[in-house]
This record gives sequence, structure tokens and C-alpha cells, in this order.
Amino acid sequence: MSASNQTKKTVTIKDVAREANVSYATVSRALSPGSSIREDTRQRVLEVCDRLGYTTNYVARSMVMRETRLLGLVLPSIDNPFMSEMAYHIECIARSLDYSIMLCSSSYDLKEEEKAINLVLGRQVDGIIIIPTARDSYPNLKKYLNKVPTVFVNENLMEAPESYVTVDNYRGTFIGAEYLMALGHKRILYFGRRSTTATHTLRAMGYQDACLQHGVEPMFFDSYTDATTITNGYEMARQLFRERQDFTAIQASTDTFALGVLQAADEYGIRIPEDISLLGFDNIRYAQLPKINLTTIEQPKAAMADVAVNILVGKIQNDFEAYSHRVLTPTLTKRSSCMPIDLSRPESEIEWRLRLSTNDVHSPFAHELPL
Amino acid sequence: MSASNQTKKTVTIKDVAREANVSYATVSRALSPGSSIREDTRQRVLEVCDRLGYTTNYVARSMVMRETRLLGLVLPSIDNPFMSEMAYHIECIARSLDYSIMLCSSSYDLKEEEKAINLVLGRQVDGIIIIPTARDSYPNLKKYLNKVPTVFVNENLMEAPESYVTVDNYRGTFIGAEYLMALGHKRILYFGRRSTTATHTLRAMGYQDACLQHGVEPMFFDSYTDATTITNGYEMARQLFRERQDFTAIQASTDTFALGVLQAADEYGIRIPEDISLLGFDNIRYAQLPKINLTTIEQPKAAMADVAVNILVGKIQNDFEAYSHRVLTPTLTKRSSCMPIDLSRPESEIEWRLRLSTNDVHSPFAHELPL
DNA sequence: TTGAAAGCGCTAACAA
DNA sequence: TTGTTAGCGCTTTCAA
Repeated sequence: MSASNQTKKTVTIKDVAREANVSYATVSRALSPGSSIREDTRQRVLEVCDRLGYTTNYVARSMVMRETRLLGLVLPSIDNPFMSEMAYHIECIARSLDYSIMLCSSSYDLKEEEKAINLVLGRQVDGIIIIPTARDSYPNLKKYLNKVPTVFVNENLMEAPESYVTVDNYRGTFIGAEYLMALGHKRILYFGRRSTTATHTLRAMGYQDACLQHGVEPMFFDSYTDATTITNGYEMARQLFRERQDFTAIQASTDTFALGVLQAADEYGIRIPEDISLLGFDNIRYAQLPKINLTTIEQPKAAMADVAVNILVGKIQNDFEAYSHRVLTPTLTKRSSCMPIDLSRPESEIEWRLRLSTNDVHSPFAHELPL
Repeated sequence: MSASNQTKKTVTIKDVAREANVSYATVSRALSPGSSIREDTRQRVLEVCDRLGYTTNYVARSMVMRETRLLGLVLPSIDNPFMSEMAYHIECIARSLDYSIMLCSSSYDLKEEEKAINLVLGRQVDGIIIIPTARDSYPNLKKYLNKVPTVFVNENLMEAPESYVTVDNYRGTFIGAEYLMALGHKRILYFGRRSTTATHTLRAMGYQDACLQHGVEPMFFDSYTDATTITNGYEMARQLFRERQDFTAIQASTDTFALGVLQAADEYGIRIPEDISLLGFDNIRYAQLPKINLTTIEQPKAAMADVAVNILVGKIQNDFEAYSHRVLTPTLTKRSSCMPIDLSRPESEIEWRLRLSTNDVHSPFAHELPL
């Protein structure tokens, strides 16, 4: 067992106390900043700590303090560029606030997700940040949410009394579709629609409303999976290209799906953007690679991480009765995977049409304050 | 404080005991599989647990069991495709073994890395998996390594009495360089050499020895940073292209650097592979993207993760006196970023030359057993 | 099979 | 300013 070797080596507060000839409460005091203790005893104790190589046992401390300063991070898969980027920012900010991260994958599965929540709960995390795997995550997890402060990332819980931070997905696809239309596209296919998350429902809606508002008929190619991986996008796109070609632009529901489209298009000899324009969503790091150069909708990931951690820590410190809904604004990142359908049209006209339409998106969240 | 709300809601083993009219030791027995308890009392207790919504407090259990079933994962940045992929596999395997992961970034910095180790140590993790930031990580961290089982990933500690798993980096660049030479290249630039890790030293050596062995003069472009990000690769490549063009192929020390080269090349109107062949290392997920299609050296990431976790768990369960060095075999993944310098040469000749040379790489690890 | 009690390493209330 | 002591929630002897 690991027990034996730890025991023989571990030096506790008592060892220090004995060595320094003080009670072990005094050692504890010497170690905690604002406590009343004579400066020379503190120094002496600290010196002994150092000499003996004492380090605080945080699990023992957690026990009595009733806080672990541990945050559970539950997400479908860290091996997803959007999520690993989010995780990166979340960990940084958490660390700056003296919280550590327990990482748990839900593998795009509701049951696994519930297990993950139970796990972090059992480990007494002070709070949970979850990137949910589906819309059903909320009802499914509801019963645990009163146990510990939680914030949902990237899933719009609408009027649910639970904190979340998300980008305005509706607005994102709305401005995306308008951009495509401003480029002259009238046959725009929305690729990878799925109804299992609010995020994706809103994205599909934003696209659809933009089309309708401009007299363009919406077209959909639905996703058969919740795992938004490049591979799945690729498989779906192959099927798409086999079945139909009645569009001049593809608006993908995520960048990973867009990359899958790119891969399949390559295979089918379809040039992007010459034959088909392609628009993504997320602006993952790889969207900006040369040759890829994916035009996409940017999610402000660092800002979202910042808001998420701060909401959470706020709830932890204030008994978490309140909840906040934060909807951040997405922006269009123009690169080169989209091109005008009619090259003879002057650039200025595109800009003009774009400006005209985008300034009042009738988002379901028009009332919310952006960051 | 979070204390108040937790207290009022948390249901402990005592509550269950009271409700079930047993001592709380009995509740503990009911909950642990192999203990002697009458089946009907067990059922009764379990029923009460369920009714009251009791869940084990793992921090309390950790205290007495002296094991947390927590593994510290310390790495430079989760926002790095190689590392997030490794993290993904590590978390999966750990979870299947009932271990959870504490994630800590070292931000490519020795001081931060030491802090991270101290942090997870303080939190009493049962073991640590570290992807070190530099060769100095080992001497720097040495003093902590007797506290808890540790395994190093992807840094060859040579004869150091500490466990590690790595790919045979020397062999990797060796076969890579030979491949390039088999394609007819004689002016191959090794891009991103750095001497701060054994990994990168060995990669540079493998390349160099392959060159020397075939009468080709090695050429280097050194990295000025330890952070192997695409951006840094891009900056370095811009400088490279500004200064010199005396090569027909670039062998990059990592895929991320290769992607940076790709980006800079694009900017400079240099076509890959028509003007310059490009070879990477790692085979990150994005290397296989269409248009990117990077020929590279594959690291068997899933296998490495598996070995790392299993070595670690083995050490945890066996008092960790022993250590193991595991060096896995890299393989060449041919895609389309490299092409023959002389297109008129028959494919068969290339294959022949390749087969001829690669079969006895004089790796410093020839004596090690691969997985 | 069950209960009583000790104790894991620490903090905090209370006394001195 | 310092020491004594209780107790966080749990597991595990030792008795009964």
C-alpha cells in the first residue's frame, strides 16, 4: 500500500511542534497569515518547518475548513480544440484565485456526465464549471445543483434559475448567414444542425431567421451525433456531397464540423471557396492556419472563461443564492473560406448590404447585457 | 462562507446511522464491499443512505485511508494539441482505474512547474504524471520525487533513477531525415532545435547522425523559446525565410512549429511541398487536415498514456522503489508535405533506398525494449 | 455480526 | 501570546 511509505516520510504539524517546543496550535498560527503570534516564535517555527521539510496537508485542512479550493471542470472531451482552449483559460484564472482544477470527461454522454458530477461532488469541490453535453444535462443534473455552486458554459439555460455564460449563438449564426447573403449567396446550407443542445438550436434558429428575413429559403443538413469532432464532420460531409450539391455555401455549426467539410470537399474535388463558400463557428485556433483560413464566428473564449470562473467564485463566497445569465457577443472573423458569388460586384456594395442588415439582430437575448 | 450552506445540507454517515438505528461503524461497513455485515442490515442501511441522499465524503475517507486516488497532471499548457491529446488519454485510463486527475499548468516555466508540483503534493495526490518543461525539470524537482510516485512523460531521463515513458526521439528524427534523403534532398534544414530538453536534444541528434551517415551536411535553425506554439513557429519561420533559402526541405522539431512554417511559407509565397518539403514531429490531430496534410513522425500517444498511467499505478501500489524506463517506437506517417526532389526518379528507388538505410538505426536506446 | 473508541492532520474556540 | 481541546467525516482495530 502507499500508506506505509507515505506514513514514514510525512512530517506533520506535530513533528514541527515537538521540534520547535510549542503546541501544535502555535504551528498552525505561524503558518496562517493573520493570526496573533509573536514574530520571533513565528520565525522559529517557520525555520523548523523549513528544516523538517514540512508542507501543509490540504486534505486535512479541507476537512476542518470545509472548503477544498477545488473546482470541478466537467466537459465532453479535453481533446477538442474549443474545450481545451476554454480549459486553458479556466485553469489560469482559477489558479490566480488559488483554486485548482479537477478534470472530468463526460465523453458526450449523459450518464457519464452524471457520474462525473457525482465524482467531483464526492470529492467536495467548492464549485463546478460544466460544459454540458446536451440540453438534457440540466434537468438530468438539476438534483445535484443545490449541493454546490455550478456554472454552465456555452449552454443557454434560458430562464432556468442557474448560472451560465454563453455566447449569443443566435446572433452568431445570424450575422454569419447575413454575411454569406451579403456575398450574394442564396443557396446556403446549414450543416450539422442538432436539437440536443440549446446552443445548437439557437444557432440553427439564428441562421434560419436571417434567411427568412432576407427571403432566402433555409436548408439544413442534420447531424446524427452529438460529438462534434472533425471525423464526424468529415463522415457527414461525405454523405452530403454524395447526396446533393444544390448550394453555393455551407454554414457549419462548429469549426470542427467545418474542418470535416473541408476534408471531404478535398476528397470530392470541391474547391473552397471557389466552388463553395464555407463558414464555421467558434474560431478555434486551427481555423487560422494557412491553407485552412476558415472564415468563422468568434466566441470570446478568454472572456467566457473569465466570466465563468468569476461567477462561480462569487457564488462560492456568497452562499450562491443568486444566479447570473451572461450572454457575450460573437463576432465575425473574416478569412478566406468565403467569397462573393459574383466577383464583378463591387466590394463596397457587400459592405453596404452588410452594414444595413446586421445592425439590428432580433436576438432572443436583446435584453441581456453583453460583457 | 461556503461553510454555512454546506453544513446545513450535507448528510453524513452519522445521520444515516441514527436513522437506521445502527452505529456509524456499521454504516461504514455497509458501504464497503468486503466487510462482515449481515445482508439484511446492509440492505436497510443502503436504503436509508438512498433515502437521505447520502454520498461518501472522499476527503474524509482520504484522511484515514491515506490515499486520495488523485493523480496530479502537470504539463506546460493544456492548450497544445499534443498535450491535450495526451491528457485526454491519461484521464480516460486513470478514470477506468478509479483515479481522478488534478490539472496544473506549468506554463513552460520552471518556477511555475515547481509551484505546480508543490500544489499537487500539498493536495496529497497519490502520484504525479509530468510532461516536463525542460531538462532542468528533473534536477529542479528531484527533491520532491521521493514524496510521491512520479512518472515523466516525453523526456528522456537517460540513466536517472526515475520512471519515464517517451518515444524514441532520436530514432524518430533519424528515420525522418532518411526519408527526406531518400526523396533526394541534400539540403535539409532542421528547424527549431533547442537544447533545453533531452527530447529536443535527441531529436536534433537523430537528424544530425542520419545526415552524417549519408554524407549530408546538417543545418540548423535554433529555437529561441521553449514554448512550442504555432505562433512561435511562425515568427521563427518568418525570420528564417528573411535570412536564408539555402535548403530544399525543412525538418521541424514539432508539428506546431511545422504549422508555423506553413503559415510563414504561405506569406512568403513559398509552396509546400513544391518549393520546399516539410516534415513534422508528433502527428497531432491537425496534421492530417486536408490542405495541411503534414508528413510527420507519429508518437504513439494512446500507448504512451497507457504506459504512463500503468507505471504510475504500479509504483503507487508497490511502494515505488522500482522505476522503469520505457521508450516507444515512433513511425513515419507519410502524407503530402514532402515530395521527391527529382520527380523523374522512380518511386521504387525511393522505397528501396529507404528500406536499405532505416533498418538499423543506431539509437542510443537500441538496448531498450519497445512496448 | 455489531458497537465503542481511537485517530488521520488540521483549525478554531476557549482558557490561561 | 500561547496551550488545551474538540471536532471535521471517515475507517479500523478491539471488545462484546
